[in-house]
Amino acid sequence: MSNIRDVSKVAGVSVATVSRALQKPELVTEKTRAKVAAAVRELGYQPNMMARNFRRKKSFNILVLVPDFSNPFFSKVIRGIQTTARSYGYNILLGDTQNHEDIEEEMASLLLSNLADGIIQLSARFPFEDLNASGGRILPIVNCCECVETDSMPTVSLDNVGAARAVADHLISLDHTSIGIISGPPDSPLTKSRLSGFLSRLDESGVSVREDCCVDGDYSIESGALAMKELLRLLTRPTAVFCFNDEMAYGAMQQIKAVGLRIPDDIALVGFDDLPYSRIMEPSLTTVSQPSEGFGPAAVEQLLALINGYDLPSRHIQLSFELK
Amino acid sequence: MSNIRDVSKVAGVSVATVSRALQKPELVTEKTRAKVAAAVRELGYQPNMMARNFRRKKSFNILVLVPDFSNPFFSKVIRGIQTTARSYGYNILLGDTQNHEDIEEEMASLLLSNLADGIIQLSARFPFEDLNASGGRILPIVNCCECVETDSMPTVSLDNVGAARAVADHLISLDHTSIGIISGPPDSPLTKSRLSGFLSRLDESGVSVREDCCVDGDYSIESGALAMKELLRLLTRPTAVFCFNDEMAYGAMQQIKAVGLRIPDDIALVGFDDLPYSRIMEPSLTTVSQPSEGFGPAAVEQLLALINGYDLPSRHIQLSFELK
DNA sequence: TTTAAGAATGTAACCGGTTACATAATCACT
DNA sequence: AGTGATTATGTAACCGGTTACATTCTTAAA
Repeated sequence: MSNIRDVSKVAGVSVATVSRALQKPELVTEKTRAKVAAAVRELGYQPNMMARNFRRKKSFNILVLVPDFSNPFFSKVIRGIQTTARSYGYNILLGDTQNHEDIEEEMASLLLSNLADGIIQLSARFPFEDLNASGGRILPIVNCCECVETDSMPTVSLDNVGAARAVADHLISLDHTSIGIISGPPDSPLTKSRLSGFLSRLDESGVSVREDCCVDGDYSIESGALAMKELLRLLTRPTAVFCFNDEMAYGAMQQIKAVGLRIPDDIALVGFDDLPYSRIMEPSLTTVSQPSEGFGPAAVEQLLALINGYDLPSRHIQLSFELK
Repeated sequence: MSNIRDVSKVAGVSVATVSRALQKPELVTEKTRAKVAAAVRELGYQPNMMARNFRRKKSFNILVLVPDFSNPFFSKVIRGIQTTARSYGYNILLGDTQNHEDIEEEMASLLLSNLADGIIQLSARFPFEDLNASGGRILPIVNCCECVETDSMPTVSLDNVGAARAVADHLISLDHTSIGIISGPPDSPLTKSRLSGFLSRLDESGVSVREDCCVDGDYSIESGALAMKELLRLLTRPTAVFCFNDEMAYGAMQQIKAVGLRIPDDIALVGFDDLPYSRIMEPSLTTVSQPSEGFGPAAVEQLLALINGYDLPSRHIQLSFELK
């Protein structure tokens, strides 16, 4: 592999000139540029980006931490991140944490070892609480999709409270009064905001949700199935169930059909995310559609502002939903 | 941020000793190791991996090129890649090419600019045909999942021919004689091998497939729906349809139901991939299950062999399927 | 006690770029 | 032609580690 010095020899100029001819062509004569270009072509020279990034003290990598990226919703978001990042010359380092805290922390430390310039965190945990390597300085981390309530880092999230209220609205308009919930892990902020939005709206209409009609899931298909099994065992079972994501709704659907009940006649089902598969299911699942392409670009913008130290109008972006 | 020289000063030893204490502790006295450890702790020193990788001339990154990673099958494979790669100290650079050749090429050039040590290519194109930057040397690229027929790079693939034969077997055993195919892009190797396996087995049983019963898709849900629409328009429509992946089968399913036909009574449907959603659909989709967790580890092993220049028993891994 | 081998540490070059600063070349204008 | 300003190029330090080689310190055998 040839390096910049080889090129400088062939072109008959100094290394600095080669560097400039390639990086800031306007600083160099047309003639020189041509000589350098010729030498580059002759040698098949490719600049060593590792060397450049090292010298510039920037990796041009963004680390994306995903709790589970086989969930199509996250894949969509990541695609948005990647596209936007690329347009700014950044690459994506993938960090599928599989919901494992120690993997998350280990990966997050790539930031501290200079392998990434920033982190986009797709789940609501600040990865440096223990590490507290922050040492006062603000680490370039952006929280996206599932966000913590904090001002210590920028967030990009859906109006979860509003969305859950809309779901409640919908069920109320259909005259449901016995309503079940298949929620996420109770300590997750996502769960909390969806829960509070949903319950508050129901409350306003004088509908209450029985304790035993609330089951926790973990956003997986299996957990949805399990939760629904429990709900089906109840003496007076709900006539409508709000699942906090589509995958759990799929699991629920499966169980409802398995016992011979009909959707939505016997039990109405509402999901969240609007995965493409939800349009295929029989019947088509009612679900909250998130603008999954919107998260990535917003998160990248926030992160770059943090990395490059400039300000944006707002550090907390809230995207809007649509009930489908 | 402190660097190794700061540490060496605080610890009262040379930089070389610090480096050794951290990298090869066995080369250093217990006492020195302790002094260095103390200094590291005091300063909160984190080695600069960019500097290290630069010096070592290795990025410890693997670039994964995916045609469309919102397809859950690929996500699973990538998860396997990531897990295995991590266990060898490698990180994953994500390259969602969105089936775009120029994005693919642009991303692949990260290899030449030293930002990645190797590529795992999840679609069947050799990204350096034009670039031919290879210049004789073997580039560390492994083809995975959808593979080209070549000996110029290692491959990890499913026995697609066998799987397609098994599907044919299955349909024959159900006495189908009018069979349709929703295939992939005709020039793709994946399509070719599935097609040839399927047709050859049918042929052996004296069943032929009418020209107009073969429709090309592009592995998306929409294309499956479109293709099925075409098949449904036929005067004598097939009684069974083999879709080359599950997503297209979903699209097909939707159309079949839309015209009021029943699966499998009126039309039997077979898919490929065994996505989790296929178990939820009504009726559950018959499909070829791929060991999606198997691809990643095998591909990484192959790639590391290439990168580190050692030999493996075989450079062409074939995984086996299961009809579900 | 001497001495040679082996272990621990130090010195400094090096990886391949970038860029501050110095110098040389060009240009515009008297 | 002479001068100053501007532009183009060159020189060399630098980024933060690693590691070959040199040097010093131990240890054990003669």
